[in-house]
Amino acid sequence: MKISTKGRYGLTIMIELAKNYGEGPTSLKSIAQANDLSEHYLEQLIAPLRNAGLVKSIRGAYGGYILSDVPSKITAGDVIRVLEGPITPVEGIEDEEPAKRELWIRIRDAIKGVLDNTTLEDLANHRDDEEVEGYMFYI
Amino acid sequence: MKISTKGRYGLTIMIELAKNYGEGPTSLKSIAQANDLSEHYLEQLIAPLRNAGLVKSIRGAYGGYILSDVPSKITAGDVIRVLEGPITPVEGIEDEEPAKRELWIRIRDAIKGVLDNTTLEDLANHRDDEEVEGYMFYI
DNA sequence: CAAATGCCTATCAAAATACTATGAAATGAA
DNA sequence: TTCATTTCATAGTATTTTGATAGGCATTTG
Repeated sequence: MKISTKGRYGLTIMIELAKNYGEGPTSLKSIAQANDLSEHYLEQLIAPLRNAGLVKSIRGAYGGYILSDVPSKITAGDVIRVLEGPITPVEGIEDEEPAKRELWIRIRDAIKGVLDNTTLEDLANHRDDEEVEGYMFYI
Repeated sequence: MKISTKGRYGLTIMIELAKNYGEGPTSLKSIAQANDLSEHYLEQLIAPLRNAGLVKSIRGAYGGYILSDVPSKITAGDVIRVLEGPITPVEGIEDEEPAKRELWIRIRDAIKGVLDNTTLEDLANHRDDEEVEGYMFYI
């Protein structure tokens, strides 16, 4: 029931690229340093994002990565699906007994509703005073 | 981003107990056979459910397990929390940068909304013709 | 050419997952 | 009382996933 560091760090990368959108390429090194992450590990995460066409790379000195599209056109769901696989609380929903299948579908759709309606623009322009309240409790 | 067999089989057990509620104890053996699961494995899953007070056990021949409360008072969230831990898409939401923190909170609350509003009664009495439509697509 | 950067492959330790194995303890029925 | 049934407890284990680390080649800029 968890999103691993793949999805989390992948989102971190994409949010940084969104912040720098229109200002030329951003190197993984700078993202790794700014977020205290392993550059080598981020390389492994951005490879699938590049293969999926979400980012473009520019090789060589002063190279780096840029988003393939405007931040408002790329969603958190796009990123998570590439790095974590299909959004679903269980493998093979179809094989489940109907009562449970319906439960998994409801959960899946709830998660999809959030991820597919949150864009990189939303995340990059987040205003910290718009915080959700009471997030600490009733886990 | 997945619920493991712990949570899934745990729910299976609890739904079976809900179906038999009021009719004496149900053995794990019968649940394991009916669902083609390892009885030994189910034993390991029901131990935390017993410790959490969700089920009561009756030892010895013709023993088994019964729900500690009526099926309408136990939710899927109760079961999942015991077997999978707190409902949250990431560990340590508080430590995340605000934009991502808010995303995780929205996902968490969406999942909680489903799990805490689905009771064992709902699951045990599920009518298969009330199925959600279009669940196959747009994963 | 040198430095910076992306690209590629391999390796690996730790944790989680999904069981399996063994046997003791309790209980009801014969 | 004896036996089958069932829970209870602990340990072991194979496989996969996670979260990296290492080394080096390829490309581009200054």
